[in-house]
Amino acid sequence: MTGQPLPGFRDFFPEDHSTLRSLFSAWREASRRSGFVEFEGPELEALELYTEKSGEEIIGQLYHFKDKGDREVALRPELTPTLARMVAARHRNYRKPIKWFSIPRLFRYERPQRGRHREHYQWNCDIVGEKGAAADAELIATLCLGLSLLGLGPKDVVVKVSDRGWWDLFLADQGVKEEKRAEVLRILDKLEGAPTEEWKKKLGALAEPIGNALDSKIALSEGLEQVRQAVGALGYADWCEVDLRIVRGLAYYTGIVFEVHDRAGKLRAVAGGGRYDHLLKKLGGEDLPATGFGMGDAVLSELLTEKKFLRAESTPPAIFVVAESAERNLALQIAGNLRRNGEAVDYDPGSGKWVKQLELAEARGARWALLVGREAAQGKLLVKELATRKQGEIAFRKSADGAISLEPGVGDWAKVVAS
RNA sequence: GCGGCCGUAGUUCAGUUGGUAGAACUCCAGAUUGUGGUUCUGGCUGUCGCGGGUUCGAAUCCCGUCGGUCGCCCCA
Repeated sequence: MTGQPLPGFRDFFPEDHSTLRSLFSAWREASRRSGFVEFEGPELEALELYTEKSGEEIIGQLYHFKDKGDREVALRPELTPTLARMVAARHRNYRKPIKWFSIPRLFRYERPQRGRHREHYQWNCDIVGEKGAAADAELIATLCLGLSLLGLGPKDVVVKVSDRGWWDLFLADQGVKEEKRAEVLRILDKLEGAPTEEWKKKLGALAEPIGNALDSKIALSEGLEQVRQAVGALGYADWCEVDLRIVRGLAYYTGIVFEVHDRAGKLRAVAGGGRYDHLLKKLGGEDLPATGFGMGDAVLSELLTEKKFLRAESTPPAIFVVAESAERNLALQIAGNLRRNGEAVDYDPGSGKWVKQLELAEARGARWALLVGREAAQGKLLVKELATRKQGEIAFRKSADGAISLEPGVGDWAKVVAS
């Protein structure tokens, strides 16, 4: 069997693509309403843009190769390095805070599995140049708005918020050296539930103090408190929970971090993000505080499918022109005119019979069929509403310049058909 | 990188203890060349994922490989 996509890559047939578009619409709308502006960068970047940040070991997970100019290049696995590059190049042209969003297609060379392919689309929102936790709250609110536009609510998902800064202080207090803290957090990221023997094995003496810290609800850091207030005021208090165990795998996060999970806890994280205040400088740019999140299409689609919230964004033609073969030329003229006037118009380009043309009109999902037949000799056309099977008569007139006007116009066809 | 399950027409699948392939739907063409969601008729397509092995003979058994899927590792 030929014609399969490469492993981990997906074909989007029109019906699949329309559901993808409905995700994009929600993402764009939430971004727009929240004051983010869209940007885009190259899909292909220099390999070193990624190894600089994460070291050589990331190469194994990258889709990389040598181009014809002998450059080591990689398909972008994430957008942040590109964002950092672009911000570094022109951030003086933009008043802070910078609020940018993008919907990049990202790539990873990894084993495909549920909710995870070698390619996916990811909604990214970032705020650069604002170090206060209010910026983190703003991102969380934008994220929630996006999810709500897709029909999801606090009953379906939960935003788990944590604070890496708090962990830094806590671990320092426990005498954990700076270079060992990331490792402890990584272990923590894997553990679930209450302290167990497994905790002790992996965390040693830290198991008990960490367990106690997780239990106490009063341990809210200043940052978490600010986020709680701002997110509450923005209207998303019931979407969020403090969960200190969320620490995110990546080493570069510095402050507030968060993840979105389905309430049932069956799927991978739907979205994740947090503050990365030193990353831009590390990538060779300006020392600007930054925070952001990413939400992939794969897990989100699974969740929406499960909830039956997935909607297709279909765009059928409004009008399908059906023509008798003798009137074909006139039909084309009418179609062209309607299109220039802003209508979505389709017709059967083959030499289809009357019946076939009507069938195609139906299959295309058009609302109206405009029948161009023998009545045309008297300056008349028939308009048919396909769903109701009702039809009426309208008139057309050709002017000297070739323009064709219909009487009544498309907006009033419903009346013609009803009478 | 490791393990479980799977791989048959465009699609969803059936194929009985191994005897060289079927259904439904879709699509295309028709049912006295102007009215479509029903009905009827006819038609198209498969190297049964690929390669090798066992056998007189394999879609069916064995091995390998590629791909899919689920999980582990890892992470966005």
